[in-house]
Amino acid sequence: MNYWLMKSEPETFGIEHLQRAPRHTHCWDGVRNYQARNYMRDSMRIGDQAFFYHSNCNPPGIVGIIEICSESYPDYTAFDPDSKYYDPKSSPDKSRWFMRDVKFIKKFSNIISIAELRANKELHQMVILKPGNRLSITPITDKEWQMVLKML
DNA sequence: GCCAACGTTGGC
DNA sequence: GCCAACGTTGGC
Repeated sequence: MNYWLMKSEPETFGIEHLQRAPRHTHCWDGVRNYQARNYMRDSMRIGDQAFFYHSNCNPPGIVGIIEICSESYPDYTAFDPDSKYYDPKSSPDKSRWFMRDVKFIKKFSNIISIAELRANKELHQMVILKPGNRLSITPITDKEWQMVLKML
């Protein structure tokens, strides 16, 4: 089992959206970066868990835990000209982008802010804390996973 | 296949 | 809203 960190803007799709979704489950659409796509398409496994990270908000940080609950399948928002995720170079025949379904597991009573993550010396290797990193999906080591949970 | 221009991300 | 750091695009 692998661990991940998945970013989303709370105004677009926050952890409350997932919590309220039918069966606590929703697709994770809109990934338009090849590395993040490869993680999602090739590296994730059903049952992997991920931190849900709220970005572009105040404060940004980890707000809960979700679980990967489907295999990867074509991200159909790329086929829809009206979608903000539309990509004319992706087609149902030959999809460029993929997604998976994720399930709400838990919302933390307090956010673990990026400032707190940065202040934790044990987490200096976390991909998301490295300068200039913008990947929306990043792997988390077992050690990092445990350490973050200790910060609750 | 180089690389300049452009668009996006996201913390601050 | 600023802007640095990236990724992508497309002319050549």
